[in-house]
Amino acid sequence: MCVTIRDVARKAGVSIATVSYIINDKKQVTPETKKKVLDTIKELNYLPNYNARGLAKQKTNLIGILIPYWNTDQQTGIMFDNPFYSELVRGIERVTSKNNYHLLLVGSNQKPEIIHNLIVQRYLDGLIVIGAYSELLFYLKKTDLPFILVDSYLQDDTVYSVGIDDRYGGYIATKYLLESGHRRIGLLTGELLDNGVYMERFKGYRRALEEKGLRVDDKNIYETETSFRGGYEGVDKLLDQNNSLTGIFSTADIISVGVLKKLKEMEVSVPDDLSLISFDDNPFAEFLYPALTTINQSIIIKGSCAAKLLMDVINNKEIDEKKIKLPVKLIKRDSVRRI
Amino acid sequence: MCVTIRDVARKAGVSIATVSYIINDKKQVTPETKKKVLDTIKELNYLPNYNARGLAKQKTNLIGILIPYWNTDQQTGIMFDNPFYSELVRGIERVTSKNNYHLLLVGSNQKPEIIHNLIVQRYLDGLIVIGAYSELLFYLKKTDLPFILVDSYLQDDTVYSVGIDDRYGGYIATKYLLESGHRRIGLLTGELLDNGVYMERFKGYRRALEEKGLRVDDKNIYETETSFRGGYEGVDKLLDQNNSLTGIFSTADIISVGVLKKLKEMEVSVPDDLSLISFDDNPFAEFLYPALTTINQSIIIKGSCAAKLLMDVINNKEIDEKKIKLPVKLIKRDSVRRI
DNA sequence: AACAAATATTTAAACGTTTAACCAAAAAGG
DNA sequence: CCTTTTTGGTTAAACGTTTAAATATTTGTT
Repeated sequence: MCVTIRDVARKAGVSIATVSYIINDKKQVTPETKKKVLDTIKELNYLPNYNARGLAKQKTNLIGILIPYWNTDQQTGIMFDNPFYSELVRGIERVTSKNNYHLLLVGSNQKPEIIHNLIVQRYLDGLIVIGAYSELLFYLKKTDLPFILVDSYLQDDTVYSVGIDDRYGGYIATKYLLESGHRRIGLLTGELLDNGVYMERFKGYRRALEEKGLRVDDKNIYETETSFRGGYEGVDKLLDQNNSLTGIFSTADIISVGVLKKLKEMEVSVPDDLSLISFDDNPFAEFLYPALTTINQSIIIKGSCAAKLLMDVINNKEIDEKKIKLPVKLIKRDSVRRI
Repeated sequence: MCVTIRDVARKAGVSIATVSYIINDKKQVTPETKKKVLDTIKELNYLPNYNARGLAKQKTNLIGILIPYWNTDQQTGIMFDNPFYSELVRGIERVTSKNNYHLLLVGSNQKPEIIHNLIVQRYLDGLIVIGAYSELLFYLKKTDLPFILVDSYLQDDTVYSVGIDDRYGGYIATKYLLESGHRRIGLLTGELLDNGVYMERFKGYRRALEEKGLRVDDKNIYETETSFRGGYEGVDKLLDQNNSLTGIFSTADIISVGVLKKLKEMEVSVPDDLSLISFDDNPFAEFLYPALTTINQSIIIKGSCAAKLLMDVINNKEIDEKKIKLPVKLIKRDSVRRI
């Protein structure tokens, strides 16, 4: 049905091995045969079949992306941190497509068993894992498959990973609030898991406070769902715990959206009555009212870094840094007031 | 390296053909051999290799998703209608994974040539195309590959597609504004392409007006980029064209975010000074302030419908409707005022 | 000119499946 | 009890590549 290497060989009057060597640039051939073959390839519009190639080479040029779907709202099926993942994928795609790799998409909340099946059945060349959980990591490490962890703080130095400096981000966010004169600073955060980004951001918050000689107070902290709703409902609870707060560090822009909405309903003005600093600098952060003062991270760069790293690992390149930490910076907009 | 069908056959004491027939459920075998083979499969943890299978069967259980990246901001690389696509993919994944298909992700703004390569090199079983352009459609039709168009109004009845009733959505949105007493209704819309959803929404807008005996006035319409910024800058321009508007129909929630922000800066209150109705009912629509009155579409269902349809086409099932139009409904929230 | 060395090309096996065609044994028909 | 049919299983070719090993051709050396 499709044109095969055999067709090319026949038409060019050479053996299929020659054609193969030429397209893989593996052995010397006389310039004339090379030209002849290349011409017929073009003429017949020949494209090597990846299935066959994968079989023969044990290399498929296929890499898997594991994306967590667990943040999906169970009732509505709506994903929360949505924009985040798409951008990440986009960043990944940008470099993989340049290197002739294709992307296979899978939900990473699947059991390791499912992931395992995928890997062996499809002969993946590598994996980019977003939001790994320890059981999955445990499995992957037994494998000899190259993989990159994105945004994971699973304690394992033997493993490649890329992320941002969440702790420093939390630190400068809180510090900015402190420098603006705030002392009673609340933390509205996503789930504080041991290996999660929110824990790191919290640690930054804590450090900033402690540097100022302030103590972290439990009643200034509320843990909520990383979602619009989580922010909407959470800020209420947080304020219940301590209504003398003058500033809030919300550890995700997504949360901040809900916060802003609730505060408007409560007629507390941001930043006049209450300052809000956020994290992520999602595309919409600038377009909220007030525009969010927030910690910027480039998700797309995170994606492309991860992909680049994976390509290097696959190609056995020398890697100088197993763990890449991308920088983070404070974006001052309108949601924080000096007092 | 991996365990193959040969290993299973040897251990079970049968030929590889028998094993193959059993796992494909293709021929009668005695219950005992079946059990014996199935047991060894489990014991050895055998999983058939999709590359080899794809080669032999000319069927890969791989389907491609073409996602448009053209809405990406050229400077920042940030995607606009982001949340939208992720949800769509999620909906697709939900059904394909159940049917043992895997998803290959590609940018659909690629030239048909790239898509072509992908199809023949990977032997895809089918394609879900989001935001097709006519050149691509032209190419795909020459192919005998099953494909489903999502959100496309390319005029072609021979082709499978799923979308929502954009025109009706535009109609009820506008009608609601009319029923609320508005007469000077602006349209702030994404690019009005012949085959695009925004054109359809516009047609709904027009019909509603005409039913009321009102004429569409060019100075009430402004075409802008489908993005936060597009809304932010667009609403200004629209109001410049006609500052006596009492209501605006913004054809995408994404646009509305920017609109809301700009209006707040201009100190025009929504809905007191100006009513706003929107389209999409993105997850955040409810959490803006004011909460958006908008036209709801279930993107995740759109995705799963497309996938289901594709599965049916691939399996040569009888299809009664080539074009699926999902319903749309008005969600009344706080951004429209009766006058 | 003869031989060795280097270079260019081909042959054939392998990758892990599926499946048409074939065969043996058991069941059914007369 | 012999022949036909059915059932259960095997053999071997095919899918489209790669690649080690073998072979043929050219180039270089003496």
